[in-house]
Amino acid sequence: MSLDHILLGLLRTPASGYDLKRVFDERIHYFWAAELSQIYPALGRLERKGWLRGRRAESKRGAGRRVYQVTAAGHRALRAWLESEVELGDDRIPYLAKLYLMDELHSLTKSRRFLTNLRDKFASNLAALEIIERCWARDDPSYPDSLSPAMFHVLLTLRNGICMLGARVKWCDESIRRVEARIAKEASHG
Amino acid sequence: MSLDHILLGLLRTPASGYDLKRVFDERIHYFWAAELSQIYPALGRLERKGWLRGRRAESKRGAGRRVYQVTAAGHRALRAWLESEVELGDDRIPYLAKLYLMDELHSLTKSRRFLTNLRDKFASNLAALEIIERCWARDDPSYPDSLSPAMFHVLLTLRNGICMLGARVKWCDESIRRVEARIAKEASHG
DNA sequence: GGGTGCATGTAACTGGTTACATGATTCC
DNA sequence: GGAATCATGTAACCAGTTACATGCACCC
Repeated sequence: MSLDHILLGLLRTPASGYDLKRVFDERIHYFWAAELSQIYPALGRLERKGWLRGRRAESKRGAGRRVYQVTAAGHRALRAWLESEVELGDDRIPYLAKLYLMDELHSLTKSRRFLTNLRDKFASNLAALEIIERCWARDDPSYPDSLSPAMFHVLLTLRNGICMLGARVKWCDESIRRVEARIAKEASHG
Repeated sequence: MSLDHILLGLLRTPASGYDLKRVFDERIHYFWAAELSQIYPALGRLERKGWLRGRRAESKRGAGRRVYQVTAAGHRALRAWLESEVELGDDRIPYLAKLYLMDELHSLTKSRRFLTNLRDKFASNLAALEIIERCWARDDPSYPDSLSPAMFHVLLTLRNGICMLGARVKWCDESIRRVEARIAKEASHG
């Protein structure tokens, strides 16, 4: 299971379930999501397997925390997963499902609205990732050469997010042009 | 639920569960997958809701078939879904999760192998979609202007598949270059 | 008689979401 | 006193996968 191995990887630096949730939301959300209700049972399961070790810790505010860290056995499991077959993952893309069937609405202007709406969302997600990339570059004059091995791999995934969102925006633009060409054709000889 | 509405959309032309499975595998797989064990219960559920009507039909080979078609109520439900809020879907991309954590292997050559392997898979998926597009263009001299409204929307989703896979291949190439630059740097100044 | 393709389904399981429950501490 | 944040968890549900079960018909 991917989630378990992602947790193993993240817990090379100790953290609590609550901390991990923030890591998902802040740094990983563009390729993986996880809820607290999924993280806590996973941590328990991994500890029972001997892949994590948990210990009590203080917290400034609120109740005591439980901080986990990967064990030697956990490291081995992580490495085995990293060396296992590439998994492409399966695409289930609701907006493509809608667009595929959208002739049902008999309205190219509705299709266009759908696409412009989609474009806006992709463009704003893209802008958010580009800001992250620019911050990295700004905070570090020799970027990206100076990156640690860990951050270098993180950079590659960030670049993936940027490339994919850029491609989605481009595809929306191409599609909007095609729709508008058809609208124009309809109007002229319709 | 998206699957139910996709079935509604596909069943504007009558088909059996078995037929639908082939449609998913042949025409829709690049943005949605479905197993027979998921399709059959869905058809029953939609019929009970009054969104589909099923009837017995003959089949040349093997047992009798059950062929479904969308009802007027089903059409209304489909249109309501098509006009509902855009859903972006959530990304869970196992290969990015692996790459994100791959510094654990302390081996840029392993990272490079991972990326070239990934590139090959994307490139061959891309080639398959490009063949479909070329067939469309070849079989129809006035492509894409001549497309029916339904096929025009299908074209847009096919173009999405092609654009996204092209972007993935490009990202792999960019990433491989970055990895190789780091390998070279490591080798030169040790 | 055996393999392949057509055809329909059920059962058990997995991974993930939503809703709920609890409680401490800090800031206003 | 109340909202926000820190913090941990459980229960019910939902969507999807894998494995299993059945049976006809056609071709070799």
